[in-house]
Amino acid sequence: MVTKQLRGTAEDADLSRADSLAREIFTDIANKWAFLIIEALGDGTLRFGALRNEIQGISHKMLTQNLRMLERNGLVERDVHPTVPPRVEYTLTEPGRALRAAVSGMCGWTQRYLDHIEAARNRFDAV
Amino acid sequence: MVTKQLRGTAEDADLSRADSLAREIFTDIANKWAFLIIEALGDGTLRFGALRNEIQGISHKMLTQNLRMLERNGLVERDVHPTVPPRVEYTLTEPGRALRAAVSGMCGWTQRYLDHIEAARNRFDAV
DNA sequence: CGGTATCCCATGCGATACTG
DNA sequence: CAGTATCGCATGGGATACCG
Repeated sequence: MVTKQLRGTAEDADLSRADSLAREIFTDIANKWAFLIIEALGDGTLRFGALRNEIQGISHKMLTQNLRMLERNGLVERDVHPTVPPRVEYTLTEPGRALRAAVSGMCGWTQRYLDHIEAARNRFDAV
Repeated sequence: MVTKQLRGTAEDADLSRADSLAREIFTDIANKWAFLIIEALGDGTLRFGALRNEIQGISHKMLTQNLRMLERNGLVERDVHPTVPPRVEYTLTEPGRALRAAVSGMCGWTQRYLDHIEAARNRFDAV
């Protein structure tokens, strides 16, 4: 369970080590930009600039920041070709591709329920 | 595609209406607390306080805020029993349960790759 | 019990500018 | 081309207190 701690003793109110790590990973990865990057990379390899074009609206800063984070967690591989100008390519690793299944699920879900959600919003906001 | 806009004309640099709505939904839902709430609700029904207990570390404020957001998007149903003290129950709707599949996938993924990720982090941070 | 409001610090994120 | 650094506003999010 990610939602609650595994209590050891009654006074152990903290998360277990595994759970606190899981929570950290969730905090890192459960964010809009990370998902969009994973979805954009897909099975292929993209350069920094290509990613920036692919993901409409992402800023230079957010892209580097999230790529660094994904690299740190071992979800993307970063290949630097030491040429001038530099050429840096990003690819999903095996864990990254595994997560991509869930991310694609979310994307598909969004498409499927788009109208449904819009209707729910209108109903809610009407009050 | 959620990652890029569907260009109509050359000068249409904005997202299409459907894509901008999809992006909005992503922004709402791709967040740690929303996922933890969805996972905690599961197939059942939980009261506000029970949810708070289930999701270790969530504050009163974040719980209400995210529940309101999920209700607005039609992912959770909110049943108010007008008694004293009040009794408010939350349940996933059909779209909510559909999204839960992807969320559970993410949770499973986290468990499966926990060690792998920790190792990747240590390697990255060692530099 | 559950919701709302307020205060205040931490973080997200865009804009801009500089480097190799 | 890609990365880093800095600034500054906007939002996230905890703590506390008060209302039905």
